[in-house]
Amino acid sequence: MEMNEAVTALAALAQSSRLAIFRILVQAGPAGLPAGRIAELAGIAPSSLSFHLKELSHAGLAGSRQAGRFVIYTARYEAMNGLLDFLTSNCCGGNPCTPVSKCTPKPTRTKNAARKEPA
Amino acid sequence: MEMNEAVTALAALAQSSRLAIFRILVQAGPAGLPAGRIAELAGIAPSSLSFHLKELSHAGLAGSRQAGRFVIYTARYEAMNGLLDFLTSNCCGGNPCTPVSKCTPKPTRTKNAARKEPA
DNA sequence: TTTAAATTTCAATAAAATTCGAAATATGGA
DNA sequence: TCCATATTTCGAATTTTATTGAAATTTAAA
Repeated sequence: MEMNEAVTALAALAQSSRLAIFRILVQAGPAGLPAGRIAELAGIAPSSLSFHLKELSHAGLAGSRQAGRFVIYTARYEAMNGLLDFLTSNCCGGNPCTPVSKCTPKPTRTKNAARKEPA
Repeated sequence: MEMNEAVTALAALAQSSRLAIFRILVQAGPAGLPAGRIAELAGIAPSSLSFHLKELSHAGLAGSRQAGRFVIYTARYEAMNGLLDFLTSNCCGGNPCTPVSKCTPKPTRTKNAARKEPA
């Protein structure tokens, strides 16, 4: 990851609504959540949510897939790991710092897993 | 670390001048660098640097100490580690994700180590 | 005490981001 | 087809942020 990517990713997370959204997605795991549910959990208007999700997606931190009428959003763990690596890379001018390890969820089978989301 | 602290820290890093400054400090290690040198390396005006360093300090990501006429700034690794932990905490809804390990520099003896900084 | 160097504060300006209602767009079901 | 639901786009008001020159402040050396 390079500087500009990192700034974009950090800027995407540096806002309370968006950080809340991202944390919700991270905790939701690979299965993700439909937009409406996220808006509900985060307590923001749908149009605001859409704005923020676009920001997160553009930064590579969130992905989406269509499932019926719903759009399911998920955290992109690789991007998060890339950011963590960037922040700690070449730490301390070459001193022996423990490298950051990755967050690698087991991909719980998501095939057709969201045909009909709960209310 | 809680939500608001994390937002503050992320916001401090989510700006190219400041991220550059922070990376410079991280790579400089516990010995740190005088403000003037940082401005030089980052290529920004002293008054801009001061503004950004204040932002980083306020977020807990940088510390400073006086050394003669110089003010030496250092990265605060604990704060960075706290942020990394926050971002990955409770990842994947309790799935077995590897926890993030810390960046812990060996404190190279800094006693009186910066009485006179180089030009 | 004067002088010089390093850093910070101040003021003003310019640029960008956040919010949400209303309207537009998609998607599936009756 | 027609309707209801889910999400996105657009527009406008408000707030926040970044930038730098000039002036003020701090510290040490002459």
